[in-house]
Amino acid sequence: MEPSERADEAVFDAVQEMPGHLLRRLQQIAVSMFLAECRDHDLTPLQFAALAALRDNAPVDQATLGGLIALDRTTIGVVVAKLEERGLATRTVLHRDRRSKMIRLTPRGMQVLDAILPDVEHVQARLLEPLDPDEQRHFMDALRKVVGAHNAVSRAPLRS
Amino acid sequence: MEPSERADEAVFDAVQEMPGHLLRRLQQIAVSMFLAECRDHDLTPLQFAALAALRDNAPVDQATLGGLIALDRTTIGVVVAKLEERGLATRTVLHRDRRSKMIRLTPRGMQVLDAILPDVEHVQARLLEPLDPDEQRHFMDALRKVVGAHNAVSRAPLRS
DNA sequence: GTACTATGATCATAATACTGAATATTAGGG
DNA sequence: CCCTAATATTCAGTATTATGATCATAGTAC
Repeated sequence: MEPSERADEAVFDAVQEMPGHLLRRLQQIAVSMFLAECRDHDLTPLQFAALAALRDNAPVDQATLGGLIALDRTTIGVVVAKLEERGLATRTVLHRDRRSKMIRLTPRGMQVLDAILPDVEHVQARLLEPLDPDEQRHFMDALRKVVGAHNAVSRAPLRS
Repeated sequence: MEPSERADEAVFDAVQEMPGHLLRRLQQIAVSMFLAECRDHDLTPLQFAALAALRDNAPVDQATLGGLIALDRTTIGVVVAKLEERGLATRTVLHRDRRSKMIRLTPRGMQVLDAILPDVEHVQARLLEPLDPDEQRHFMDALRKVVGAHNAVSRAPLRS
């Protein structure tokens, strides 16, 4: 049977079941839930991740910071520019290497991070709530395994 | 212990383990693998999904098509415009309701869809390859369960 | 010291994803 | 028939995510 002669709905049904498609939808949902829950703090998921990475690793240059949360050079540049604009981080050029800009959290950045953390943890828990504890563990294990195995394939691999 | 007094690395380590963060990275990886594998066909994941949905449901108006693959009105508009520009789909205004534009696949759109399908199926299989068959089943079950439970939360819920 | 290479950041461009506002059209109530 | 509500699309604006190109700077080879 040729692909074009399949029964009605067969192709579309297959797409609905594809991991890539479900993954996109869940990512869509996760971002939506994050933004709703953290509305008061006015931080996007990426801005939050960057703040958290900065808290434990500052000072770092942009490229390294991007590697810590798996963002390519351009994207991390946009995120950090936004953080700087809002007074949550600073960028300072190094004397010894004037190509690099070292990123640091401001006191205000620390405050915002501390304030948003409980809400972030809450929304993460809510995301997996439809699964029972056992399923949650297996799901997270699988997620870690697949991400770890394919890390190098990503355009912006995690670098630790 | 106050949040700001946690041990070094604790916040950042927690972020790395959050489902939202891992989900974003896996989505990143899935798109990257899709584009690499399907490079010859020059289709993005969304363009492919729209073609597949059209194949089994055309003619449909834009809003309905968006509902079929969980895209909001604006995004589906951009995707369909791109498909039309490339001669893979047509938009025609209905006589009876001139607000709606009915979308249809062109013969060329059918061809491209048939040509890309084996590659898409291959890349989906490769994505889950790090998991053994049992783990793959459980992962997909969990994915379906979580997406299904949160569908209404999404800004662009699936409408069947 | 000059040339080559590597690195860090930025710019232009594009696709994905959403909100809120505007526009056009249809349908229903009076 | 007119006003209003609902619907379909588009537009403007923002954020996420990437590529390729460019620019400045640094390090190395000769």
